[in-house]
Amino acid sequence: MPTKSISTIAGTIAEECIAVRMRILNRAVTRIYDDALRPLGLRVTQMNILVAAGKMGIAHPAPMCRNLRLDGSTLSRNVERMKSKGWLETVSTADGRAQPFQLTRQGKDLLRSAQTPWRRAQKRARALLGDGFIEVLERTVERVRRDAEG
Amino acid sequence: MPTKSISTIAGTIAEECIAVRMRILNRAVTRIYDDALRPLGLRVTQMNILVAAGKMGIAHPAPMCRNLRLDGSTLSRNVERMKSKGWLETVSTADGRAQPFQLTRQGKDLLRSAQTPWRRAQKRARALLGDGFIEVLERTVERVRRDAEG
DNA sequence: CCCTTGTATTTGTATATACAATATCGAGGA
DNA sequence: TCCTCGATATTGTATATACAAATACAAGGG
Repeated sequence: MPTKSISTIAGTIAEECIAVRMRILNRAVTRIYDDALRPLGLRVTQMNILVAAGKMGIAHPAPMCRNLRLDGSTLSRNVERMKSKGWLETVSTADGRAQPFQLTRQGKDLLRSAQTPWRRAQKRARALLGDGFIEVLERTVERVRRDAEG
Repeated sequence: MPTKSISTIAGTIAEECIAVRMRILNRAVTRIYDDALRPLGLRVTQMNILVAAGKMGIAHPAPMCRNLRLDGSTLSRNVERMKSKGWLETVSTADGRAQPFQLTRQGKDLLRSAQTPWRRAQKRARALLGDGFIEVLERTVERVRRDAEG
C-alpha cells in the first residue's frame, strides 16, 4: 500500500493548485466578453489585437507578443484571420523580415462599436470577480511584465 | 472628426480591460505548469481532469463541468484523448445517458508521478504572482463557484 | 563577397475551448 | 402504452493556443 492514496493526492492538488483556479476564472471571464461582443462577430482575443494595434498605430508582431506573453505563431494566425475579415492590413516596410500591420477603416469602425459592449462586459466581470480581485490583478500584471523584461 | 480618436479608445481599453489581464496571467501560468509536466507527456488541463476524477472515484462529466465552468463538449474531447492514452476508462452504469469514467492503473501512476513537477510549478507560479494574488484568487474562485449555484 | 549567426515570421501538428445541433435516454403524464 | 420534456453526452465547425521546424532576411566578420 502506497503512503498516500490517490484520493488524498487528488484532494491536495484540487485544493491548492493555482493553475486550476486561474483557468476557471479565465474561462468565466472570457465567456462574459465573448458573449457581449458576439453581436459584432468579434471575440475578446481579436478585440485585444485591435486594441494593441490601435494604440501602436503601426503594430509589430514581435514586441506585441512580448507584451502580451503570447506565442508568435498564435498571433500570426489570429492576424491572418483578421486580415481576411478586412479588419487589418499589412504595412510595407524596409526590413524584409518584419510584417507590421495596422487597422483598416473597417477595423477602426469595429473597435469604435466595440466600446459599448466592452463596457457592459467590464461591469459584469467586475461584479463577478469583486473589486479586490481587480485591484490585485492589475498590480500582478505589472509585476509579470517587469519579470518579462528582467 | 469623431469625438475620440482610435488611439484614445484603444488606450482606454488597453489600460482598463480585465479580460486582457486575466488572459495574460492565464497564459503565463499555464506555461509554467505545462513546462513542468512536459517530461510526463501531460498537460495541466489533463492533470486537472485526472485530479477531479481521482477525487471523485467515479467521475460524472456533467457535475465536473459545472464545477470547473467547462463546456461539456470540451470535457468530452479531453476525456476521449485521455482514454486513448490509457489513462481513463469508462465505467458501466444503469443510466444509459451517463458516461461516467475513472482512472486506470496507468492513470493513477501518472497522477502519482505528477506530484513532484506539480509542486515545482506551484513554487514558480507563487513566485511569479505573489502571495497576495494567490490569496485573493482562492477567495474569488469560491465566490464564482457560489455564483454558479445561485 | 560569402558565411555564420541572430531575429522575425510562418507552417506543421496537436491540444483546448466553445456554440450550435444532434442523439440518447429516463421520467412523468395522459 | 405512448408521448413529450428535460437532462446527458457527442458531433460539426471554428477559433485560440503553443512547440518544433522551416523560412526569410539583416548584420557583421573574415
